[in-house]
Amino acid sequence: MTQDVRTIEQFRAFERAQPRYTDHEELLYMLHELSRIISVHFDRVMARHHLTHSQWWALMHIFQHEGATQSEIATIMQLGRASAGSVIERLEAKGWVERRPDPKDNRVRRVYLRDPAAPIFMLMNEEGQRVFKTWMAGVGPGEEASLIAGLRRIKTNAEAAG
Amino acid sequence: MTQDVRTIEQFRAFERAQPRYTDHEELLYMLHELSRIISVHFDRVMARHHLTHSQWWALMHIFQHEGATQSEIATIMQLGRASAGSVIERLEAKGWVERRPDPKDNRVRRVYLRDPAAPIFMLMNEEGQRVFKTWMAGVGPGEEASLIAGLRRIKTNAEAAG
DNA sequence: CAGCATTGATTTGCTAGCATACAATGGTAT
DNA sequence: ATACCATTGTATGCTAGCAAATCAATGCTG
Repeated sequence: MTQDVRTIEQFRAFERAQPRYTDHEELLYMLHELSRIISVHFDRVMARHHLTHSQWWALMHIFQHEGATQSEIATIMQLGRASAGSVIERLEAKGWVERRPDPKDNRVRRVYLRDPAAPIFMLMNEEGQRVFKTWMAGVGPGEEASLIAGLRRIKTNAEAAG
Repeated sequence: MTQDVRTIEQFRAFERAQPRYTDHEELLYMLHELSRIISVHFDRVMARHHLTHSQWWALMHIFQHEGATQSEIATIMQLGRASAGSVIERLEAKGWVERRPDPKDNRVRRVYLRDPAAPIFMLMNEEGQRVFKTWMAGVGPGEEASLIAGLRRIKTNAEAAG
């Protein structure tokens, strides 16, 4: 079935002889890099406020679903429960968030924002708009829409494939 | 200058009163998610061969730049030296790669592939093609090119902004 | 209502990234 | 030559993911 290739040199020959998928590769590569550029940028900008990009994302989602359980937040953020839990724990340590027990179910802890987070949200808001303007410069609305559509299709395909 | 917002409720009001950037947000959100979907997929598929997506990337780059120093590989992969070093170290522990001292400069260690990696490259090749076909289903070549162009523009903007 | 399955959250152990700091080596300018 | 600076690789400490196991509380079912 699969060709027997035992040395790196053999693989180099094999690889040279087959058609390339350079565009596909380039697209994946770009996604990979862009994603890290985004992370690093937000990490750097917000470092002085002791906020990471991950905590930024978490705060945004908590803002939109205040009172949700940790598991719900994990689902919404497409994270494992453990990962979500530890981000929330750090946010709580910083006094931006609090976990309150659910009165009806002693297993769950619901997450609420605390007022000390308000200035952080102002900062995120400002920086978010600044970033949008800078990064999207020269990308027209139609172009942006088709970008989103294309990415969503890939995402759907990937999710469907399991 | 910046409005004084001291409570979450005040921020909610402030946020409601301003124009939204839902498309921009959606695009960033999508990039974030897609990137993790990619990582998780490759991690899962290759887990049985004890290969992570990060190691996959590293092997690809080493393949294309055999004999490079660790710093060079870090630069190519847009990684910090430390991160690149630890990935390479793991690859070496698995016997897929070896680090040889440079005869002229005792500081540098150059990275070479070892033959036991050959079957891994075959697997990566197969799985890569399978993934490309699945994920890009229904995305025409023109569409793909404009996706790449759009992402590249955003990447350039982001890099230019520092 | 007793036993078992399910669910929420946490713990542990691994990989991976960043930033920073450091030792050793190499290069350069005086 | 030697004193200073740059570069390479590594070490350390932090955040962040995943997976798998665990614990407690709840829900379901016979």
